[in-house]
Amino acid sequence: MRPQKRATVHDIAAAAGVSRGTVSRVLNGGYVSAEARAAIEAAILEVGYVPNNAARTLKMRRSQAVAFVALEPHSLFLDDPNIGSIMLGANAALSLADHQMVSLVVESARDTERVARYLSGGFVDGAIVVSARTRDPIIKVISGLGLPAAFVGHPPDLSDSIPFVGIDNISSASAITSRLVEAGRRRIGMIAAALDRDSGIDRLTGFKTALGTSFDAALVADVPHYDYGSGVKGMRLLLERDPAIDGVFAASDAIAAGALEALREAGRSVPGDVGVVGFDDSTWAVRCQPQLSTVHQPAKELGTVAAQLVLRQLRGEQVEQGGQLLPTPIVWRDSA
Amino acid sequence: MRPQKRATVHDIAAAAGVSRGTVSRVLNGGYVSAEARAAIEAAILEVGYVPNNAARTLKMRRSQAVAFVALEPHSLFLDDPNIGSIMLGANAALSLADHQMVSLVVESARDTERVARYLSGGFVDGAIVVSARTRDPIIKVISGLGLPAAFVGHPPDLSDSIPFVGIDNISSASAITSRLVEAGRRRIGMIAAALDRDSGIDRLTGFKTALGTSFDAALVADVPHYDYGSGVKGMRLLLERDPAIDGVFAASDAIAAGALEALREAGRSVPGDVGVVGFDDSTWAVRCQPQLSTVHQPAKELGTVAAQLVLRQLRGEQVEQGGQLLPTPIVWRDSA
DNA sequence: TACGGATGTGTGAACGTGCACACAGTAGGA
DNA sequence: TCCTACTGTGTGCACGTTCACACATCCGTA
Repeated sequence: MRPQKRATVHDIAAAAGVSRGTVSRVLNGGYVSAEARAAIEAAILEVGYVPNNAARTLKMRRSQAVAFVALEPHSLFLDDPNIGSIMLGANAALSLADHQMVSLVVESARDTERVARYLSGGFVDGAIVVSARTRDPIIKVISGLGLPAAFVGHPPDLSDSIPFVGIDNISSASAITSRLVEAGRRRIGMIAAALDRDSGIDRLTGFKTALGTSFDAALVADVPHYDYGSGVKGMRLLLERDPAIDGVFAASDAIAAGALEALREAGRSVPGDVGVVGFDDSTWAVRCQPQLSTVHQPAKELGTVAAQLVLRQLRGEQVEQGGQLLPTPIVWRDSA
Repeated sequence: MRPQKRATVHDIAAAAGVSRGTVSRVLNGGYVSAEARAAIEAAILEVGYVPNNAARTLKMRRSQAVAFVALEPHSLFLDDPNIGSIMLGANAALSLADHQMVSLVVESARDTERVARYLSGGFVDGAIVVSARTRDPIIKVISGLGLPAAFVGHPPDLSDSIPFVGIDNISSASAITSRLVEAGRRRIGMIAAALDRDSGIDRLTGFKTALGTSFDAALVADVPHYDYGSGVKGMRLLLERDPAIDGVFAASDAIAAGALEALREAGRSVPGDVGVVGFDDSTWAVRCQPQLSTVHQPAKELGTVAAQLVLRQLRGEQVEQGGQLLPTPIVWRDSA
């Protein structure tokens, strides 16, 4: 369907009896007489004129839009409420700066290519990238393009020139594992997930660090995703490997919730027989029975800061190299 | 930051020793000799040329992009996993047709205005609108613009000319309420939510319909959102109003989960003392204890169908008036 | 030989915008 | 009176692309 003919500055100019230039000045600022302005504004209102973004973008080389790229979000959208908070945080910050956030979802190879084209093609001035995986092709596209960008979390092979905001997964994981130790747990296992993402690797590293020499690789269950189902499977595996297990660090709250289910199945009490801790402090944490002790992840702030990193680059400010890590307080509830 | 100078068709043409027209033909099809094609493709690869979308859109009056507008998604993103599934379904369908889905989030009045400008400005060829409320200004913008669109769910004041896809909330709600009656429940209440959305109103209507003369307005708790916290509060209210209540229809699974919590608090067993049913068949349903009996909502398909409705309009096909309703099987589990 | 079709290439115009520039009028000060 | 500064307006050009058109070549056939 060809869109019907829409009004342009020419039409407005003709209707108001002035030239294109004057209309442009009303829209973008400049010297305009009161009568001319009134006539033009009336004409704009009458025909419902809206400037053509494509033309404006072409001329200005600025679209006032920033992409929010969610990579492989399948499990994220369905199980991890964090991405929603990150998105809303980013949107709020961009909105304040009068930029439009446009979210792009990358689920398939087909998506990757199309989104790369979209990012390259000048429809957006910058990009916020969430949950990139190691060697993700999108990373190459962005750095090759020199598109102002910010990552939420950092894949290990991220170029130094792209700023990121994240949390210190290693020390957060280490801290909550230590709390388990201090609480008197002796046989502590971990349900590790998403080991192809920085967050997954780092949480495992933190776990190892905290346990030191008492770390036992047999007590790590490696599951693909941060979701409930993975938690159930991971916990069953751990119980099988060592029935005497009395503490579990789950790589996410959703996993912890799944672990609780598997423990209930096996007739273990929480926190009596087994102490369970999670990660994220998502809505899962408070809806579990018992409520989860977990690491609070400042999801909304992550989005806000990432947006600001992009906005500052757009303003031409120099952004410091490397990343920014936000604090992650431990929230101690009932599950351990 | 001014983006650095990017390669254009002119540069490619010069590098390959041909004219702009020939480059365009390589990109868009047409008669090109093998040598010319090879030279141009080599040049494109070498400088990493990517066509400028803004220019293409301006000339073609087509952006190959479709907006996915999520209205007031705060609670949706955080508590209701449906929106994620709808999004992924829509993205898959659009991706197949080589269209880019761009999600726009509307949370504030500021957002409304900016998104309206974005939709009007030619950056997208069409729009999918999710969870519009009555008299939402976005509706007026879209119908005023004649932008090809499809709604997921239909606000009562939606113009007839805009197609929608949804579920029959009335008969679904009625059906599951009837199941409660058939199961022998006598004092049945409802936790009704979001009565400013079509879905909220219709679910309440269905509930009333099923109960007929035995409907008691005192047994309806009216809460603002489809979320867990509202469920807890709503259930407490119902227990207070009638301690003898033995059945509850919750307007969403999240609400039902909250209701279970409030019932546990009050020392009632489910389904022994009180039967609880939800709506959505979201991830909440299976993670509750006991698992929820609920109405399955085909979220992914809603997204797919909405995308197809937009795509068909873009192809110039006539789309039938009115809406399309997808089936909603009842999933009977343990909570009632 | 002359013609028509298929193949291949270059050129000009247009999409709708913003900005630089030119120009006109007015007012104030030297 | 002339110069300058300020206000207000119109015109031409460029952004990078696609498309219609003109033109050129080659081949088979009437």
